[in-house]
Amino acid sequence: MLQQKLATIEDVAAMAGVSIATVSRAINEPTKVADATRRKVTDAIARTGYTTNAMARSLRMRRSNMILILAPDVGDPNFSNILVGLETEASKRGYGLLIGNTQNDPSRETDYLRFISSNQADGLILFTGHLPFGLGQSPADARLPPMVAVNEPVLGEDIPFVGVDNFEGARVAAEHLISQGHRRIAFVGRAPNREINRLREDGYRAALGGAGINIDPRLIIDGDGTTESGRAAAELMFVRDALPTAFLCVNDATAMGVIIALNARRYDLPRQFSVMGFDDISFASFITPSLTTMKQPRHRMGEAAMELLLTLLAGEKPGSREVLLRAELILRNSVTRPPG
Amino acid sequence: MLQQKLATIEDVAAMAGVSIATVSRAINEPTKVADATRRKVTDAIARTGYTTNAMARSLRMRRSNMILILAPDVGDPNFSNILVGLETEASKRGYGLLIGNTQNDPSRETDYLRFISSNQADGLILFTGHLPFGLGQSPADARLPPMVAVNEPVLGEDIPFVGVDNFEGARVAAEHLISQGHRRIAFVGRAPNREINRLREDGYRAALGGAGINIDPRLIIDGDGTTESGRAAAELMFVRDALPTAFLCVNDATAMGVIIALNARRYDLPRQFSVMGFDDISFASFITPSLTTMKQPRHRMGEAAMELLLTLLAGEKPGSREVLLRAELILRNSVTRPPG
DNA sequence: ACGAACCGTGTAAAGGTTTACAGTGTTCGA
DNA sequence: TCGAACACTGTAAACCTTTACACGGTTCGT
Repeated sequence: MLQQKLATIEDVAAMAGVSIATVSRAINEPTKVADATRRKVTDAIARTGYTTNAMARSLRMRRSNMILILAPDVGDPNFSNILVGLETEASKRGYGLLIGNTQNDPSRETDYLRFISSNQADGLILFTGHLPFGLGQSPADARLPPMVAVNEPVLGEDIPFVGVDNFEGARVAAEHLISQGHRRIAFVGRAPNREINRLREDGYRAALGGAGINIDPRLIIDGDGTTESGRAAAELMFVRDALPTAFLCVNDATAMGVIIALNARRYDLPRQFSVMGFDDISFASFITPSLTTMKQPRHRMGEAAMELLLTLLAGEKPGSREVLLRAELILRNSVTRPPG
Repeated sequence: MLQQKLATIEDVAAMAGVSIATVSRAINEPTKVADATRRKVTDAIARTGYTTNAMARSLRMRRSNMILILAPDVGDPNFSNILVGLETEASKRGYGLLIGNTQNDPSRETDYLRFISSNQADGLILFTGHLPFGLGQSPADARLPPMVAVNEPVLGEDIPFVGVDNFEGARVAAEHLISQGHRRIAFVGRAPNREINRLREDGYRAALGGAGINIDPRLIIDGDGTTESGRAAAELMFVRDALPTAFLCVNDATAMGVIIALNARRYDLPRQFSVMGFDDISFASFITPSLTTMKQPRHRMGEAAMELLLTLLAGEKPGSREVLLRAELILRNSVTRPPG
C-alpha cells in the first residue's frame, strides 16, 4: 500500500497501458491526446499518486522555475510586503522563490550566484541596489542572467527596475508640510551616494524651490536610514541650534528616531514639531504621535517586479524596463501647522 | 570567448584529458584522485568556468539540498531573525532555502507541498504550528518528509521542535512584575487553543500561584496576539472596571496595543501602569515607554532548527527531538513599581 | 617469485523527464 | 479506389551527473 519509491512516469504509463511519451503529453499538452487515453492516464496518475520529478524535468527543460531573491536584510520592514507580492505573482505562474540573505556581505552575494550558474534558478530579483559581487566585473560574463532590481535601482547598469517614484513622493511629502504652513523644513537622512536618499532629497529641494523657500543648509542632515541615525540627527540640530518647525525624514525608521529624540526632550508633538516619514512601515501607526508618511505600494511593487522578470524570462519584450509607482500620502498625527 | 552553452563535465574531461568519472571524483572526493590529475582537472575547470549542473546532480543523487520553509506570514517581526538563523546554518552546510508564505491558507499549504513531492526540497521547516493541509491526514502518506517545527510546536504529532521555553519565560516575566511589588497583574492574550499562548498563560499562573497571589479571573483577557487585540483588551478592562497595576502581555505586539490604549487615555506610563511584553521584536525599544520584555534567541532558534533538520536528513539520530531555549529578561522602561 | 592488497582510472548504467521523428490507422476529397 | 491529410501514439535521444564495477599497474609480505 505504501509506495516505497515514488511513482515515476513509467509506472503511470504501465498502469495506463500507454507509452511514457503519451503520459507526458497527457499532462503537458492535454489537447494532443485522445480523450479516452487522457482519462486512462489521469486515472493512473491518481492511483499511483504520481508527481513529476521536478529535477528530471528541469534537467531536460534547462530551467528550474525558480527565482533567486537577493536581499541585504530580510528583516527590513520594507522587505516582507514586497516579498509577499513577489511570491503572489510567482506562485500564480508556477514559480518558486529561493531566498538569499546577503547582509551586504560580498562573499555571500557571490556565493548565492551558484544557484544561477548551476541552473537552480532562472532569474534574479535584486534588493541590494548593486550587482552581486562577482557578476559583471569580468567582461567574460557580459551575459547577465535575467534580473530585475526592486525598491532600489542599480546605478549605471541598465538593469530593469521596479520601485516607487522617490523624487515625486518626497516632493508630495514636502508640499504637504508646506501646505500646512511650514517654511523651515529639515531633511534628515542625506546620503548622496545612495540613490533612494538622493532622489528623495531632490524631491524635497524641488518642493521647497517651487514654493520659493530658501533652504538653510544647516537643516539638511546626513543619515543612513536607521532609527539611531534619526535620533542622532535630531540631537545634532539642537547642538547646532538651528531648528526647523518640521522634519522630513528619508524614511520611517529615521522619523521614528527623530520622534524618540523629541519625545525624550519632552517636546509636545506634533504641536511643537511636525515629523514626516516615508515608506509607511507597519509600525508607523503605532508610535506616538502616529506617523504621517508616504506609503509605498509594496505588494504591487513585488507583483510588478515578478511580472517584469517573468516576461523577460519568457524572452518577450517588456512594455517598459522601468516601472515607477506612486507613493500615497498617509495622513496621521505627526504633522500639524507650525507653532506660533 | 563567451561560451554559448554552459560548460559540462564532459568539456572539462576533454580539456583535462581524463574521463568524466575522474572529473567528478576530483570535485567530490579529491583524495581519491592522483595529485597530478587533480591539478589538470581544477585547471580545466577554471579555464572552462564549469559549474556542476545542480539539476543533473539532484536527479542522480535523489536530493536537492533545498529546504522548504513554510510560514504563515513572512512579515511577522518574529520571523525574519529566525529565518536569518536558519539561513546561516543552511548555507554553511550547502543548503538553499525555499520560501513558502502560506497566509494560513490551506490551499497554499498544500500547493507548496509540491516542492517536497517533486523532490525539489528535501525537508521542511514549519512555522505554522500545524501540519500542512494535505499531509498526514490520509494513512497512505504515513511517511512524513523530514521536518522540524520552529517557534510554534505541532500538537499531537510528535514533530521535532525548536523553540523557546514559553512556560518558563512567562513565569520569569511574571515573577519580575511580582518582584517589583505588583499583585494585581493582568494577562492579555489568552487563547487556549494556541499552544504558545496557553504555555505563556500557564507560566503566568504558575508565578502568581507560587507567590500566593489569587488570580482575579477578570484580569485574564482573550486576544489573538495582534496589536489591535491588545488595544481592545485594555479598553475592555476599563469597561469592566477591573484594573490591574501591571499588564503581562502574551507578546510584544499585544503589549504595544495596550500601551497605545493607555497613552491615548493620557495615563503616565510606567508610573500608573506597568506593561510587559514577550518576544523583544525590533520595535519594542522604540515605543514610549520602551518595552520591558522577554527576548527570544531567534537567531539561535533558527540555527538549532536547521541543525536538527539536517541531522534528521542525514539519517542520524538527533541528540534530542525537542530543543527549548531560554528567553532572556530585557529591562527597559515600561515596568516600575506599582503606584501608591 | 607470487598472490594479495591497493591505488588510480575508465566504462557504462541509472536517475526521470521532454520531444523530434517516425509510424499507424482513419477520414476525406477527387 | 487511391492518395493526402490528419489524429494519435510510440521509439529513442538528450539533458548532465554520480557511482558500481572492472581493469591495469604497483607495492608489499612471505
